[in-house]
Amino acid sequence: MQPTQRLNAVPRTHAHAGVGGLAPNTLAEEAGVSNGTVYNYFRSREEVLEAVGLELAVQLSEQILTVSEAVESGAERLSIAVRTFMNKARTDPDWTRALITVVRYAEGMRSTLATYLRADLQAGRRQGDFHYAHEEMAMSMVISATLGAMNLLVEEGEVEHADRIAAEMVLQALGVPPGEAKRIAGLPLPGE
Amino acid sequence: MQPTQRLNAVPRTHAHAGVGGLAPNTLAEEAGVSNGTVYNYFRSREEVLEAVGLELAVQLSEQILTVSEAVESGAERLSIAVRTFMNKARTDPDWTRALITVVRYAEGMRSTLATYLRADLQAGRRQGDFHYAHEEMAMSMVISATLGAMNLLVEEGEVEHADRIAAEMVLQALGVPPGEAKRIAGLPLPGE
Amino acid sequence: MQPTQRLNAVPRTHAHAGVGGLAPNTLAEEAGVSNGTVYNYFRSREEVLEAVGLELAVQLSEQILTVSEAVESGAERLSIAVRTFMNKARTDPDWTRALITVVRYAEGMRSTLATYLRADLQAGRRQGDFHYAHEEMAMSMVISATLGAMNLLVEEGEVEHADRIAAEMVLQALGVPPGEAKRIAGLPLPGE
Amino acid sequence: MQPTQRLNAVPRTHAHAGVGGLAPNTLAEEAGVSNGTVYNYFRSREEVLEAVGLELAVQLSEQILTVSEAVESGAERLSIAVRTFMNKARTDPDWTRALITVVRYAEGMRSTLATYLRADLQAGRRQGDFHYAHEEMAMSMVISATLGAMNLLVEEGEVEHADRIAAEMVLQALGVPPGEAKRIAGLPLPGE
DNA sequence: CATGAATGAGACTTCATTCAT
DNA sequence: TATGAATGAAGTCTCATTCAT
Repeated sequence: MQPTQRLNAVPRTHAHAGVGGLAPNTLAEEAGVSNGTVYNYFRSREEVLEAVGLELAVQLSEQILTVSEAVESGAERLSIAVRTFMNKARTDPDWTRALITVVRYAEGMRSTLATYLRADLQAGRRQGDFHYAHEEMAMSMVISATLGAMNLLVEEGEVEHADRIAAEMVLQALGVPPGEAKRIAGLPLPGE
Repeated sequence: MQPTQRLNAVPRTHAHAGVGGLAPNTLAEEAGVSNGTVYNYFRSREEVLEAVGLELAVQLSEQILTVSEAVESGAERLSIAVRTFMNKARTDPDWTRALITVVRYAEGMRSTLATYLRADLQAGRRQGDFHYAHEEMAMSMVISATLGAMNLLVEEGEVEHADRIAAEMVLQALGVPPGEAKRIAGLPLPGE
Repeated sequence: MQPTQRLNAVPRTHAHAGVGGLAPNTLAEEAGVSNGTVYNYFRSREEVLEAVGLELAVQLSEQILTVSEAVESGAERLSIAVRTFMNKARTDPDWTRALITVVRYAEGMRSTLATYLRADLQAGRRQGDFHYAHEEMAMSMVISATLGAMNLLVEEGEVEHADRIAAEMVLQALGVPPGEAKRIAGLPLPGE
Repeated sequence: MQPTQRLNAVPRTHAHAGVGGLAPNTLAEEAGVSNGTVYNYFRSREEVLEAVGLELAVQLSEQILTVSEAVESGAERLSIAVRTFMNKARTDPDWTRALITVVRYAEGMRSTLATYLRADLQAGRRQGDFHYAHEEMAMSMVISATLGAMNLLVEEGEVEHADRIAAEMVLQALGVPPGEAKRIAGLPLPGE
């Protein structure tokens, strides 16, 4: 087993799991190793979830960073991030279900996401686009709204332009005026 | 045991629950009945959660309806609802944790909430306050953003005027212009 | 399951087991109940062992107390106790193996045995029969020597008058002069 | 680690026959080799324990033999042995815990100890100091009483002159009259 | 109907042993 | 030969569910 590499494999079992989808046994099976092997790399279930969560977060974050590398505007960067997550939800429901499940348990994942997010929020505020009263509440709202929208997509099926709609609402929530929010959310994704 | 009535008792044990915190055993104890009795009324844990969820939703919804009875504006009604939930999170963290846990499993709960919510969203749109591109996405975003904010309050501690901040962001997300959103979110709660 | 009653059942599996013979699973099977049932009565493996140990100790202690009820002499009482344990080893090897295994883990068992024992040691000393320099060491020696002798009996097979031989050595170890030790160890067991 | 014999087909998984601190992994680490290497020399955990036990026995036996080389009296030799073991328990608790654990599993160890011991017992008997009715029982009692005393020392803490007290009791158990036992147990250890 | 002891599947974890390198 | 990652059986424990009373 090359742990980091193999654990990238998304826990597909979770697709139909309530509680057990993140059982070490299940995760081991996903990774194609036997149950005991997991404990050569992690000391407990919690550590495993943490690692899986981080991995999921890093995967997408890197993708987003690549895409928004040249973008200066915090609002645009945030829009790109939200839309990228939404598109991932459309194209990879299994990955998304794993993300949604794991995010509840993986503190490290949340802080990783928060780090990226905070930078964009602060940039957007400096640039006069965002006007929020409380940064933590703003971050919480961005994260939970996006995850909620991803969940909707995954559970209820396709919505046209779901990525733009979600980005627009998030931008508006942060104080971007409706017209401007629509414009930013409608920009072509770099590299598309 | 009169199931609906007795299950009003909030599952306090859930306070320290990871995955299984809403065990039938626990719920039975909360309700003051023995574990086996639960299965005279519900066929499975899932049904119990469903009932608990409904109960929680109805409890708060009734409270909100009472408060916003005389309010015509959909935007104001929604603001009242969001703020009432937020204030509940501040004053009853145990209840809130139960809500957050249960909402994941209780489909019926989500539809109950959605019914109330949809009415307000549609009213707000008719009245020219809300401008959303997709009703389901709008509902999902209101619910998940509010729950996310409640969770922040419960897990990370007090935030001043958390209720207004949350309501303001939700209103903005739905297309209410920033100034107007601030005004509505800042209205005194009826009955206060 | 009537726990106390059923757990009297000696873990026969232990016959060929290391630690595994005292696995809750095994003990449950011995008691004729399913594994989960054990945890309705005990909170952990340790508590189970403690209970089994106590049970074993109490079983034999009561028998010994009945036999030596009318005996005033501490030396005679101790002799009776040692011989009763030895005879138990001869007639019930399974019980004895369980005892020997459990005594290693069950603190409560050791203190129960120690309580009975200490009374006899102190009586014997008051009566001028025992002369030991350190009570804890004396108790340790009585217990370990007796268990060692029981183990010999169980693993290596019968020894004629093993009970008297063991009692004699123990009495001598405690300072009873050889002739007197032989006499006391040779007294007929009350009730025989 | 010295090669003994080659590996053959072996029955699998006695997992959790576990013995704290004497896991092959631990022993390998102690020996400064990797876990797999152990199995180039021993076929099973049991064989390893056997070897470790022998080693421990030989270590101390040689020390004792050196000390009591010039001593003719079996009783004195036995006293020296018991006291040397007791002093080892005081000065090296880790070694002692290992000994106590291993002695349960290592048949070869017990026979090695028994060989040395038997010689002293028989000498003491020939010399008119020991009077025991059954040699195996006598050996069992000497070994288990000494180990019990060592265990007491290790687990419950220091006892003054524990070595002499233990030796005295053991000698008395073997029929040495109290006064004489005290004298022998109190002799200065050769080389001290 | 209510009870609560019993059930047993399955979660988490350990560790003796194997085997490809 | 040495290595150490991988293995998987078995151990400890939880909890949703059943059932005799």
